[in-house]
Amino acid sequence: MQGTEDRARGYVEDLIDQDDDFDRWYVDVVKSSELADDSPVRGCKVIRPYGYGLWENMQAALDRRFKKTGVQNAYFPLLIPKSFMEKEAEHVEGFAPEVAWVTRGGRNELEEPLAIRPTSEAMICHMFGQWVQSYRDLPLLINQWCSVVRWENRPRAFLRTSEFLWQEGHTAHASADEAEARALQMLDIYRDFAETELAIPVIPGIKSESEKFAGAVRTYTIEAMMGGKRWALQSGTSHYLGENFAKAFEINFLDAAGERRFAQSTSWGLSQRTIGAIVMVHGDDSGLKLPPRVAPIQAVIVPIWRKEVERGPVEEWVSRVVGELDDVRTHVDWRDDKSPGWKFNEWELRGVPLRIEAGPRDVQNQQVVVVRRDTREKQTVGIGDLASTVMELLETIQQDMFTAAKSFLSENTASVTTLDELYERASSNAGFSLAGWCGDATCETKVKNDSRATIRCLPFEQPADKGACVVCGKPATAQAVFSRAY
RNA sequence: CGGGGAGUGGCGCAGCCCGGUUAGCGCGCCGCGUUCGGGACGCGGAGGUCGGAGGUUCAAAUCCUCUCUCCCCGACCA
Repeated sequence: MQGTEDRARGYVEDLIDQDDDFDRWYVDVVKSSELADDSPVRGCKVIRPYGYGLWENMQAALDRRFKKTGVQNAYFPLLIPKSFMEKEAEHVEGFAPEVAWVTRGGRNELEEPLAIRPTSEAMICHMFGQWVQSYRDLPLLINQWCSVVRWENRPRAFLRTSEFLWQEGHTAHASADEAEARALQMLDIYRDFAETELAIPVIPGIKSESEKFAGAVRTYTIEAMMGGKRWALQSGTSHYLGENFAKAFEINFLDAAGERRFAQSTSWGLSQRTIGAIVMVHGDDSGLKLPPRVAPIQAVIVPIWRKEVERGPVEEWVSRVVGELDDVRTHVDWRDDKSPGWKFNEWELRGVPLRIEAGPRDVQNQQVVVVRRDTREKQTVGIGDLASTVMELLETIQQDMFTAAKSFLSENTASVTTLDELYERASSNAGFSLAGWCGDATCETKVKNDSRATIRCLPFEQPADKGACVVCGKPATAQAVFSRAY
């Protein structure tokens, strides 16, 4: 530790260092930055305004992308009849352990229990069945923003909570090719969203049979590497469901040739857990570091004044500064019971990308001091250049954060050819391991049991020579990303 | 769901083993004054019944039982 030096540079005092205890750091930073707080209900957290503001910006960026591809938003009931949940065999089995049930309504025991949705395939596919008669009714492209409940045994803020916010998209198509293409299209939207808006590089790929969604034919995923322990976080999934749900919920139609056929469906979801990814990918010992594009506050303005007589001119100057920054999400910290130094540290903890200091000196020189959160680099900027400089800086920070995260991902990813290497990397939290896999679940399970590392995905990008299975030595059908995961 | 740790003013903790004065400390909070360009200081002040319920006892933060919540490890899990 370099306590004294760090303090002089403005590090947050009461936050544990990432290297000392990453899990503790995560819990502390989520709480002290006011993203979220504990609630009295086991496994449920409160998302505070700062965290919710972040989510709203993420929502907006995703929603825009969905709508560009013709998807419309709708809303379906929270409660799903038990018999509906049971229509798709694999689906019930997969979700049974984590479904919460409503068995009473008012004073009466219900005849049929209602599931609190853990996901809405059952409800939405049923409705699709009502709406689809002809190939002319297809495709059906629907998304809903909502919360779902999964009875989690081991909660973690944002990453795994009993109730969580997400979006779930559901589509129905006339052909398998079109449905498959839609599933891939939505995964690519997630990839683009993560990389462009969140500055989080991801590995897109396909899940192994054992890791795929209950009821899906194929599950596609984007996997990101968290800081600290370098574990993986599944950050968005898209499923090609084939005819499985269409058969269970009778989504059928007459095609142009007059033949009755089942629809092909997809579903895809991204949840608030990506907020956890932002925290863990970008955060440092001083706290959060939010990507400018989704940061609730992009530039915080800290006015500085000593004597009351100085306050007037500073106030005027600050309103001029704010006026220049019309296109930037700003906040002015007028609190007069905190010293500037205290404020600097707090806004760093909360991850605001830019800090703008405006004091008597600046009024005098018609300038402000602009400081980057990511590099702590300071510069004085004249009022005339302020707007353009701030816009440029925000973009630069966004890019630099992405570049840094990308280097971290590649520096901590390595190809391995032996089980010893794989296990050594898993046990030492070395990051992702790329290794050949024969496709056999036995080999996958062995690695999981021995090392706790799982196959996160089979990346779309595959080398020409896939090598041999790291477990059994047979020819590999693909290179797989092995890692422990949150 | 199994194992471990923890719950004491808003936050962080001490006290608990070996029950016994008005339950302490630091930070924060409120008031006044001096301060303010990297976590300022002085003086004054408010605030807790010890997670909850039950029990033992003349007496419980402290001992016993049950229970709730949080954190970690595991099982389980898009």
